[in-house]
Amino acid sequence: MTQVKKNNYNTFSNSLLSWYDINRRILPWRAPPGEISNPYFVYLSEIMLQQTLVKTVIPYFLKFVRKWPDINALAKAELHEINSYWAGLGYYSRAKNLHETAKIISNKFDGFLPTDKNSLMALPGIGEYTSSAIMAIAFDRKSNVVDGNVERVFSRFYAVEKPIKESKIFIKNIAEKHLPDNRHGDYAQALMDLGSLICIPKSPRCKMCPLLAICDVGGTTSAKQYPIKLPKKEKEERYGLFFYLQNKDGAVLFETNKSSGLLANMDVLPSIGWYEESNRFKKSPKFNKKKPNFLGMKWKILDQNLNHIFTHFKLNCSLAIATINDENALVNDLSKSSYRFVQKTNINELALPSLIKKILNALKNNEILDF
DNA sequence: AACTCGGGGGA
DNA sequence: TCCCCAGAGTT
Repeated sequence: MTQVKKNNYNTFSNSLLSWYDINRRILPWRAPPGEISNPYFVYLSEIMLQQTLVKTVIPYFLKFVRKWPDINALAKAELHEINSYWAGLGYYSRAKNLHETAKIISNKFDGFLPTDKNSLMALPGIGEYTSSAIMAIAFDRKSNVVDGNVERVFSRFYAVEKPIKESKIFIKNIAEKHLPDNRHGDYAQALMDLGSLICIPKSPRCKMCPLLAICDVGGTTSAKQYPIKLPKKEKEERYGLFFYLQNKDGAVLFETNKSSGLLANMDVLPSIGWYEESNRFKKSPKFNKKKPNFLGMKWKILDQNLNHIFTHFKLNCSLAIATINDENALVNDLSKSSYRFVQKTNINELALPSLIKKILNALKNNEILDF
């Protein structure tokens, strides 16, 4: 990589801020030019934006602030209701940590976010990046805000020849040197807007970039190859069998996941564990695809399968359906778990991850079931 | 240091 | 189809 450019730090930040003044995105949590940020909006948005696109977050953010206009309101909510609003956004530990932190801020800090980085870092769900972002955006404090966008921008600006994993420290030190001495919040957001609008992952729009003249790779065909990519791991496949049981009133059996692991605290259809093809019969006696052993019911196995992609594996879902007339026969099974029948009109109040929504929707479209 | 934890936008 | 997104917590 090239030597750090000397005396270009002011050129960098001035060019970036001038560009931002004209091209800044209008976002529901972002204060208009010259106005003070709402720290609750900044905090809530930063949690939602962790590994999540702005476009995806906007409707969730609007739903949340309409339902819980301030942090004290959020602190008083039930976790399950927060999860039902969060459903579909993913990384559900964020919702739990959001609630925990809201309660701490409401009860111990009189409803005000701490204004120092270390106190913010001590709160559940707030780490290195998010604490820095809140310091800069909510409190306009000088703060090195480095996310995936910023890493991409600097990896191109300095033609960093190593993958992010190996160059993280270098890039963070570089970013630190570029920080201006004023407009800290605007600068942090300008860098991210640049990464989102101009210095985008696949086909960077170098011709429109305010930093084109001083960027190491700006305008070249090699710009898009930065940051250097690592070879990807192959995604494994797992198999699951989900049970859709209606009682005589048409209510559907759901359970609530335990508070750790995948889809923690979310409402799901009962299923066996999810196993690799070769292990599913050995590991779960329930998983006999022709005659699954679950709640002692006779199940109809649907021909239609359905795939769902998680970060680390692909889940192949089979579906089993049944109707029960006398659910009292299940009382012993149901009392030992979080199983419960839910009326169809109340299903929309559940905290359903996208996987389960997808399954319910497929069943509905199958028109086998009386929705 | 490596792994876990969702879901979807966009090309 | 594949990449990657305003990352944090756990092991």
